[in-house]
Amino acid sequence: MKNSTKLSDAMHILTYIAINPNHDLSSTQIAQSVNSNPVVIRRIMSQLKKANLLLSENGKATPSLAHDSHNISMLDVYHAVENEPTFLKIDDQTNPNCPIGSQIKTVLDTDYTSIQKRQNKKWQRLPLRML
Amino acid sequence: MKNSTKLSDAMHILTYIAINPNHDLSSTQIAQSVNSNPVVIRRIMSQLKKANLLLSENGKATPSLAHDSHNISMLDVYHAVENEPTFLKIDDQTNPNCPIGSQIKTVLDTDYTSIQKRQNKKWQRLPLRML
DNA sequence: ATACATGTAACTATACATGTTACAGCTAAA
DNA sequence: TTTAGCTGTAACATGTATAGTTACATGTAT
Repeated sequence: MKNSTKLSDAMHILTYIAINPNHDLSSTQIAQSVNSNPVVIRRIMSQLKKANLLLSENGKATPSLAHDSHNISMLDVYHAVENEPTFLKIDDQTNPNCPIGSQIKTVLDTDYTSIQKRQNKKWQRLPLRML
Repeated sequence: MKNSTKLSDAMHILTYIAINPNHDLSSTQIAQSVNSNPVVIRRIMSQLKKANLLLSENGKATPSLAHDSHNISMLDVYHAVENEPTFLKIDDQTNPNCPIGSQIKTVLDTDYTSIQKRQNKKWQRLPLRML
């Protein structure tokens, strides 16, 4: 898989909406700021909507944050736009007949979870201090 | 975000070598444990060697850890096998003529770096407690 | 009605991980 | 020194996810 800019772009979109509540908030306009495509923007916005981070209505270019910006963390946004539950993917195709192949998954899963759990506390809020 | 099992497999390889110093350590043998291909194993081992985490010699199936296992962290391994300096990739194609498009990179980079810096302290050592 | 918006399906291009074949070159043992 | 088996690496195939794009059904508002 590729390195995705979805999180980066999603943060961009939310920040744009938070900062410009009275400007043109059409996907076309936001796409110009992100330097991307309106459909790409709407696709990301759709994911943010499903995660209850964003409110929007069909036909109306008036999206808004579903919560106060201080109550939206980057981790929330990450989970909204990335499918993987963690950053780190375990190879689950290892050989079950090998002592190491059979145990490495469990061991690494413990490590990954541990890392992830501590990590989750550290995520920043929306970068609205650029205001 | 990347969807690679390289880190997982690299940890597997290093653990295999650390645990089985007297067994058959050919790439073919390790590949059976990982349930992969000898070339894939050698490819990862080549990266570990370049990062000075692994010692190996052409023609000899006797790889060994370059350091005591307690001095090899999963973060070391991550950096050895993944090119990206961080987990999180910033969209650097945003519109420089838009106030937000031009600033979002700097702001997110600050956040990402902050997250990453705290994160780096938390990585586990090689999972040799499976012994 | 008309213009413009969202929501979403479908297709394409691209990038990267992984699998595989092939082979040059090294090692060790007969 | 011949031989078997190994490493190191290039080259190519394949699978999959991102991102860009076109198209269109549907909603909004004047």
